[in-house]
Amino acid sequence: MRITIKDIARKSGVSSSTVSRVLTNHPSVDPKTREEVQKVIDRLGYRPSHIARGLVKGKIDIVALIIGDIRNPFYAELTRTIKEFLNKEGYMVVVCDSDYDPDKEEAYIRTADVYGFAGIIMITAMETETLLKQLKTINCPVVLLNRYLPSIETDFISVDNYTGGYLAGKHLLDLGHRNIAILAGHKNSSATYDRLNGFLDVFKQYNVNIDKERIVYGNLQWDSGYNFGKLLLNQYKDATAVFCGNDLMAIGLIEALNEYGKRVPEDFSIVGYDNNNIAPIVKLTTIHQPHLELGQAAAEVLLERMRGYKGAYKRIIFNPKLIVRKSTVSLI
Amino acid sequence: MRITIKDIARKSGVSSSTVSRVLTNHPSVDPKTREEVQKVIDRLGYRPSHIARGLVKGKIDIVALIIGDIRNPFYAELTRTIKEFLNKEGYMVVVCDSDYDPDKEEAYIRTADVYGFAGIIMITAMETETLLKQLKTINCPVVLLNRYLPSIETDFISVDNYTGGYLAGKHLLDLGHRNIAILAGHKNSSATYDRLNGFLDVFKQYNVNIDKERIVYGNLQWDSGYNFGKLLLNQYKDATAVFCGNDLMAIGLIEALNEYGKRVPEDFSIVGYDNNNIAPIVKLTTIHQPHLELGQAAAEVLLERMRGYKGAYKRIIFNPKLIVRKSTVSLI
DNA sequence: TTGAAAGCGCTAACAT
DNA sequence: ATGTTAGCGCTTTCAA
Repeated sequence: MRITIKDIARKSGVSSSTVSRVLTNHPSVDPKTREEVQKVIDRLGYRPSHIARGLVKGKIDIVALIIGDIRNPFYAELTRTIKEFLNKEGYMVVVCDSDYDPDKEEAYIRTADVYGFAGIIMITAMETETLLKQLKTINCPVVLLNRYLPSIETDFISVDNYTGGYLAGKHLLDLGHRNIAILAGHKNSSATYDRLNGFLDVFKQYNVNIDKERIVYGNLQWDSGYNFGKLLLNQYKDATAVFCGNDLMAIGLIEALNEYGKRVPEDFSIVGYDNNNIAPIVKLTTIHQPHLELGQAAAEVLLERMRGYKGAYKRIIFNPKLIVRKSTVSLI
Repeated sequence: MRITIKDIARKSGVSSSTVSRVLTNHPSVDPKTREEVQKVIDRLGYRPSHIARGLVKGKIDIVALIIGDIRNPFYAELTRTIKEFLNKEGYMVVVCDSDYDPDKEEAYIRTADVYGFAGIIMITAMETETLLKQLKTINCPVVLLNRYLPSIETDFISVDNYTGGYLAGKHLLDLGHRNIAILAGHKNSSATYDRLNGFLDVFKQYNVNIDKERIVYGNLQWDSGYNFGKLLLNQYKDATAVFCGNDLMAIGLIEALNEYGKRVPEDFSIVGYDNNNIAPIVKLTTIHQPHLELGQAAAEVLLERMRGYKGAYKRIIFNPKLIVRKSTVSLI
């Protein structure tokens, strides 16, 4: 049924190798022959099989994008940017939700390999050694997003998490807040760690102490923030501000506080992280991560690698930015 | 480098066909042989190449999911559900954003075909004839989501759009609203058409006239709603309520109204459509589309087809539900 | 510049 | 129950 290279060869009176050459833009084809063959291709609407081509090359033009959860608007934006770029370059992208679970992530990497995907972009949930070991067994380039791995042996694109935390902390301090609670991201994540350090460091600079008890780790989902609301009101009711590991949790927290009759920012100032597209709607003060640039850079670097670039591994770091909206207020 | 079926065959002293048989769970393999071979497979960590298998079968275990825009939370939820189901069944999914553009959509369908994907799930943006023609040329099953095509020749899963519009209209009428404006979805979309008809029909039943001029078509994006705000305040300022084609536009509209110093619901009642996950956050009254059931059903039906089911085409319709929140208020 | 032939890794008749 | 063989649709040496 399917039109194959042989059909084109027969109809245009050349061998299939010649057809293959015009298909792949090989230089040594007589212009006339090329034209003839192309005409037949167009007339029959022939399109080469990616699978057959893939078998020869050992790779298929598909990229796996491994993220936490597509329902998180930040990832949706990122996905969109990456997809748009790679589609244009002739790659399809398979989106994989790890749910921040190293096991799922590992499974997806393995899958990408057995499917013969051409590349992987991932925001890893994994700890160092396991991932590094696995990366060595993979037959395609991998670009890491926003999670740092010491002794990294792959390209790495990120937003400066330390500075992000620092900006958030400084903002709250400048507004006069001294009693703070923190709903951080996943423990053991370098992003969480770096943001926390940046945040804590400004507090040290201002000689303000933060009780370690007031640092709680969430799962980056809405309900994590929502549930933190109860804790906040029971245990840390003297707090005047909360720094959240992402916007989704911040929004969940605000919702819970509202339900308990508390107001933001009058009763609590809240700072989020990501600047996802809900943040402007709910007027959330947050740290903007340039998702557009992030995605673009990741896609570009991966593309380069897939095209055979063998140079040293890159490390590209973007700057975060504080976006002040109406969820924070001055105490002074 | 790669471990192939031949390596397994050699190491376990059988032919590669036998190995292939244990791989595919073919019944006629001696239990002992099977065990031996499996042991070697496990020991070497061998995983068959999907591409090679694909070349033989003419299909690869990947599904294309064609949606409007992954940044729309409704699609993100849907995508998530479908992906989760199909991943479990051994399929990967490629997400394609059509941007509601028939040309892009057509390109993606074509791409799915040349990549040898096993199936397609789509929320089509296309008009009837073009799509129907293209569907005939495609070598894999297609499931249509939420857009009706007359003389449909494929499986079709939807939420009853007419009833959705009806519920929205009835709600506003019951609250006493008589001066309404409508920011509908894309023109020429059956979803838009059906919702509009349901909405207009209740108004007829109540003997309330709606000026056709007050029906505007948007693009389902946030800014479409935002821009409609200006129009509303300039041209239709006597309106007391607006029915929007989706939540994203409703949220954009509310934002614009707030910026112009108007309040929702005090100055305008707004009804959205989808019940996406921002809707509860902004307290939007809306029509719930059961995305979970929708995605689940689509994935199930497609799976059945991919597994060879040849029965008559199915048509599954779910019921929408009115969710009343704080963006609508009684005039009485 | 072109064609013949081998081979990518697997499955599926067909034989035994 | 197992092995032999052909072939899926393409690319790529190697020769001519």
